[in-house]
Amino acid sequence: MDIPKKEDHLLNISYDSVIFGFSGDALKILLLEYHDTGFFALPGGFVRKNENLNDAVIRGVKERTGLEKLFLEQFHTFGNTSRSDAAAMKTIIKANHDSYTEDSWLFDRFISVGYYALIDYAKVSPTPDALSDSIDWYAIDDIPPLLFEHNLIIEKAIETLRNNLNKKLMGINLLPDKFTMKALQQVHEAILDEKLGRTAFQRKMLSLDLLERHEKQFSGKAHKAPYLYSFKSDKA
Amino acid sequence: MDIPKKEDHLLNISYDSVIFGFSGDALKILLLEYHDTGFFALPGGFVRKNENLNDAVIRGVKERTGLEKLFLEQFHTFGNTSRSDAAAMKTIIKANHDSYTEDSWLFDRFISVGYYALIDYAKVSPTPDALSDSIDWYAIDDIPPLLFEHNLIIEKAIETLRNNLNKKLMGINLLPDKFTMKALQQVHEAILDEKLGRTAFQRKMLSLDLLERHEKQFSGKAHKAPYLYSFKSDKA
DNA sequence: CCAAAAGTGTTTTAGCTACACCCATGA
DNA sequence: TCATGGGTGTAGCTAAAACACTTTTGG
Repeated sequence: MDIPKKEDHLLNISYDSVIFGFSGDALKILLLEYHDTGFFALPGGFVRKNENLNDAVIRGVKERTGLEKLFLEQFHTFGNTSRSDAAAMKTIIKANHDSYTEDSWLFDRFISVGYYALIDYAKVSPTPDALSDSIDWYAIDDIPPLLFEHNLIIEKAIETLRNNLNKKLMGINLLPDKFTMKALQQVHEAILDEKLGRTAFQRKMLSLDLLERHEKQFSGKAHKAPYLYSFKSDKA
Repeated sequence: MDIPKKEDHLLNISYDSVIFGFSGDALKILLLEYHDTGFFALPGGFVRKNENLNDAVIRGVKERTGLEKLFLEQFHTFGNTSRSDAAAMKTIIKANHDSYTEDSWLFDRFISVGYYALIDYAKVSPTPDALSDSIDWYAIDDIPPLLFEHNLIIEKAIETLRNNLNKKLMGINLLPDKFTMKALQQVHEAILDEKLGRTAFQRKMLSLDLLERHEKQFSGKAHKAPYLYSFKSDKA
């Protein structure tokens, strides 16, 4: 990958994406580490001149995860001058490119639109881009210090996710198409960071009339097999 | 006012402000009409290079209303290519400036951050800027067609306002410091566009423990005088 | 004393919690 | 038949809505 070209993009505006996955016991997000800098950051990017903002984010998430269809929602736009850090940006570009110049548009101030995505952890193979050594999952209570106030952006993303959790049963986007009630409860508990009553949770979910019940899932264990559920497609 | 200068501002990014007031019977917003064009639009503006996004909006709202302190909240960022309209922008600039040129940065595409403000209608004297003939209040169910998808922005602002109404008793920002329970109820009814039960409303508001009761307000009418209330300052 | 509006008490209802119980499963 | 986890029934609690009643005000 080359450095994104100034003439192809909108200036002074970027996006950052908080990509959530659920790995069976914890809520995690994707972070990337830049080559030879020790810098961690959220995956982000820029908007092309003839591209919708939403499409730019979808494009960026697809490049990193391979996923075409995903749950994606904008949650806040970060516009403080303090969030820019030209020195860090210079270090990153310098570490990657011989063609380093002192006055790249990338060193300018950026206003950044925050998005969060909910994806099925199992479906993803994280792919680093040319600027980054690695892209990996980090549990949300174990996030390293990040560039550009990205820790703050993650805070706000989690807060928004918590507030919106009940609308439209968003948690199902973190699970496979069919899932047990217990798995759904674990997702809710990971997001809300609190234990929920088993029976109350089951009843509340069923009362929403958004879940369809399928065959049982036999685990081979010595207890009743749970039903599998899926999201009712006609309620989308 | 001159045309804002390119070298002072961030490019490709603007804000639009939906300024709400309550005039005793209806929820209204401020719209401006550009000179000699018949174009109506939301008051908006641009961000200076060393200015926080929030501060840019505060500055713009102050210029139009004279208000220094106000309730202001970002609600969504609009980034579709379809929302730009260079032709309209050219018409506006052409109608106002001899120094018209074909390639102003203002004709470029903009991503716009939407903010809404809640203000005390009585405290405001709307002031048109140099580009606009007038700035006036319009009831929210009587909004003319606007430029740049601004009708959509207003829809989204009202939707956000409805969803957030219960948090922090936001409605009080539309009223004077002291107000009757009936006035507060009218504000809520105007925002939600539905009638609320009088006694249920009173009890719910008082149960929040956010209102302080003051002296009665005698209207001269032949009925019990209502108490005046104010927002408890220690709960801010 | 009357009418109108404000404030409060009371009854009813709906939703939620907690607990208990039963069911299914494989050892 | 036992232990384990899943599903549901039921009693009790709490918050909210509906209605009625009382209070205050000026004619």
